[in-house]
Amino acid sequence: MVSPDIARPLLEHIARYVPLTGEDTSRLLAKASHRKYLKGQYVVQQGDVCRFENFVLSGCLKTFYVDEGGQEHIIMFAVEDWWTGDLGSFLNQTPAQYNVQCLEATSLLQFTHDDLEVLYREVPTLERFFRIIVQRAYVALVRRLVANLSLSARERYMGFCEQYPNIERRVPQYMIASYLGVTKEFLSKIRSELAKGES
Amino acid sequence: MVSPDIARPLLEHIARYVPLTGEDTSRLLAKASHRKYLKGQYVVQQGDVCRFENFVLSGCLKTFYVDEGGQEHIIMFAVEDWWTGDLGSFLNQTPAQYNVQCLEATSLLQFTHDDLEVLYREVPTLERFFRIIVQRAYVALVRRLVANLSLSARERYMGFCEQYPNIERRVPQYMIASYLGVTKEFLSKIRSELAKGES
DNA sequence: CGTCTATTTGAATGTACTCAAAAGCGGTGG
DNA sequence: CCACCGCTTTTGAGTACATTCAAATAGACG
Repeated sequence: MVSPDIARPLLEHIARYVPLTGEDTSRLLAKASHRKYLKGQYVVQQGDVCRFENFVLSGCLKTFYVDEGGQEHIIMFAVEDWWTGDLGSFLNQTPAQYNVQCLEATSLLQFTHDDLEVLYREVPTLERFFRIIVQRAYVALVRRLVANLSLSARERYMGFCEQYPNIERRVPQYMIASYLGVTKEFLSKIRSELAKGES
Repeated sequence: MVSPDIARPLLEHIARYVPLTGEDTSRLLAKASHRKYLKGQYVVQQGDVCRFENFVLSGCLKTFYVDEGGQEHIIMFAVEDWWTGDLGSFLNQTPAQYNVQCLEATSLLQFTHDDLEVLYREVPTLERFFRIIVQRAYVALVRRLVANLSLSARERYMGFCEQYPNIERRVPQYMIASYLGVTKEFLSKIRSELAKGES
């Protein structure tokens, strides 16, 4: 149970896609819980079950995968108004493949799997909302996949800076490199070349 | 309007995720239309609006993007029991970024955007179904993205063969190369090395 | 059998990676 | 205020994975 005041960003976010009645809203807030994390804390750990669907009120997180060689691959960042978690783990309540960690002090609204199922029954509009959200996320992910297949590292970096100028300033460069799928050294070289070319 | 007989694969597919009443089923079939395509025909063309969500009854299709250099990048294949189209274009009814083309004679069930919206209102269970389907597609896509970020071309190819043995046999090798994000020449070399190693 | 398309092979090239070391930067304590 | 520490970024040399281009070979279909 969370107050409408605290949950305002979530309510505004939802309102951009579907209309919620007052009744719907109170059912939603009844199932939400609010939790704060410190910088560095894990919201999901590889191997654990992802217990929550998380809406970001404030802060910044990364979702990443650690491969056999111990190398970290950043799958996505999440900032204000984004949802995060390990969706595969959450849906099937199976061990997570990915980690979600806070890059800043972070404030989340959390929904458990069971509560969300109940909400879907009580408030079909919310099921509609999540259908729309996931569809949009899917479309964005395809676009990213295509970028990885058809663009050079340099072009991908330029695209990233245009698309997420806010994230670019909040996150260390070596993480952006990991997100783009290149080494930190190589991204550094790309940047120095771009700087030269622009001057 | 399509007969339950023809739509049986779709009905069985849906039944794996949600229960549909007889009433629901007839509303669904009332909005479906059945269309056959020849090998080589386009279901969606880059620049056109994607008018349908397509369920594959039989056949095989590829979704691909043509970049500025004229190079083709295969985003996905679709075979029996898969959905295909350009989702971004379909949702917003905006020009498609991608092409969908038949690699074999193909039989589809099609739903227009407007009809699907009506269906969502009439049959909330179908909205639920599509939420689940898209979530699963999203999870699969993340897995593919991680594979592209963390595996070598060789490992990606081996993974592909395990995961889609059926597709591997139906599709020319140079398209698989494009799907994996490597050149056809390099995939050929990978294959010859694998053949050597196994003998 | 001939033609068209798909696959293989090889040499030269390039993009991005590894490893190692140096330089920059922010905070903390003396 | 400066010195030091840890963490991030930069730079460079050598290397590897994958590409390009060109040509040869293999398969499919009429």
